[in-house]
Amino acid sequence: MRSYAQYCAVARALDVVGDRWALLVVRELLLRRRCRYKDLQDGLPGISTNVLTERLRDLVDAGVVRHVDPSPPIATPLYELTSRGTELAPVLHALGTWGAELMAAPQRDDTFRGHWLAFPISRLADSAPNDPPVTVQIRAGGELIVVETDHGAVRANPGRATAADVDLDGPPDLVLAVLRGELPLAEAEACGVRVAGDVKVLARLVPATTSAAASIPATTHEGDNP
Amino acid sequence: MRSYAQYCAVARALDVVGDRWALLVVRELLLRRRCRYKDLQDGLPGISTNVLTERLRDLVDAGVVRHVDPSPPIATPLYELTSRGTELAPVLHALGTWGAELMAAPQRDDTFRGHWLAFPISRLADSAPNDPPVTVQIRAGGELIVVETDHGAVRANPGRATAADVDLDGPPDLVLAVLRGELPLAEAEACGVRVAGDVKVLARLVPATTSAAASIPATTHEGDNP
DNA sequence: CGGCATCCTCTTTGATACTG
DNA sequence: CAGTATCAAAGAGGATGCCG
Repeated sequence: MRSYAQYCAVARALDVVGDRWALLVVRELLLRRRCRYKDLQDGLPGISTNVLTERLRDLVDAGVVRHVDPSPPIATPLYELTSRGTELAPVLHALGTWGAELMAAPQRDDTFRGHWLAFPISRLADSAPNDPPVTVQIRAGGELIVVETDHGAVRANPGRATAADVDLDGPPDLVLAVLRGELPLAEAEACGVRVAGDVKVLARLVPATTSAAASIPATTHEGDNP
Repeated sequence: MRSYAQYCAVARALDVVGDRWALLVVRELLLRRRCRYKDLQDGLPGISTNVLTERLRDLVDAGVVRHVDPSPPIATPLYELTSRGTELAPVLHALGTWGAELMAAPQRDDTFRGHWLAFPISRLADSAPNDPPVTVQIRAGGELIVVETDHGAVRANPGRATAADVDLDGPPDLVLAVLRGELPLAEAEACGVRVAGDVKVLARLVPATTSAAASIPATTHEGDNP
């Protein structure tokens, strides 16, 4: 991408990750950790091979992604984030939080992968941080996600829970609505969500207070917008 | 921009603000609040009129920006963020924090505007939140910025301070380096930074601990990357 | 399978001229 | 000053083919 050529931190960041698909490549590597080229293609439906190749090259050049060459025992090369790359997590989180509002319903011909739920889910919070932790096993889009509370925050990761309090299985938008407390369980079950286990713990997950922020638009001073 | 057509919060967000220039338009409106078309052009050197027009239209359609039409007394139409738009502040902050690492030195033919410093600066923290607040007046790029501590955090806004503890005036990269504590004052002054006032308070501004985050790459579970 | 190259088409940009 | 119109150049998307 053409550089913005601005001495500005935001513009500099966008010079690196502002290209189409770039942040979604980072999303995949953040969620799935270490991926083969093919895994990335699967997690980025719609990307074409030449674009994926070019993005990977650019991100490697920028120090965001590392190409792990297949040393003898291993057959296929892998991609993973560098530490600089994992530092993009707050960016993805902020975007996911903002975008969660737009997840009301899947559009026709939207693609879906289960692990994508991790971003909108991790914006929830445990209402009672001092209670014993909650573990929810989700099955959606043919993938498994574990949702766990962690001192008030909620983490979501692809994987299988060893001992989940409750299992949810169903269409992603409904599962999401249940977790957000926007859809009563009875209704969800009527719509095709399978629920098993201790459903009471779900009530402890609540939408995080959008501490929103805007620390920038603060007090005004003389001279604002002169 | 073509939609990613993914049922994913991050992709949905990027469908709205992933276009080239879009987040920089938001940056301007976040920092300057209410802008005329011309103000935006000035704050976005390199953007062309048709692209600016199209971005504004798209952002208005998406509910991020509001077009304030000139009611009789006022002559020129203005643009401002909606509340949904100001909710993008955490995204810009995260990007600014990440991009701050790339601000070592301005490249030749980088453009610069003083108010852009607000993002890398607000990533600092006051080392002693309980001390009386620090106010720094900065002059860079022909603009004035006020830096103030606020219960440990640091805010930076365009404008003139009524009573600053210390004044800094000089090239942006040097001013930034001084604030970050990376450049001793004596050296900075030798390089053309003018400093006036109570320089001791500068020592209380320190780089915020990159709580970094990555709440996503958490514990691994069976089934990770099967 | 991993990965790059090529050809083609369509969309998005950038630059600039132009109008109310 | 705000914004549209026009056009050339770049980039994205899709298909396909190649090579280790």
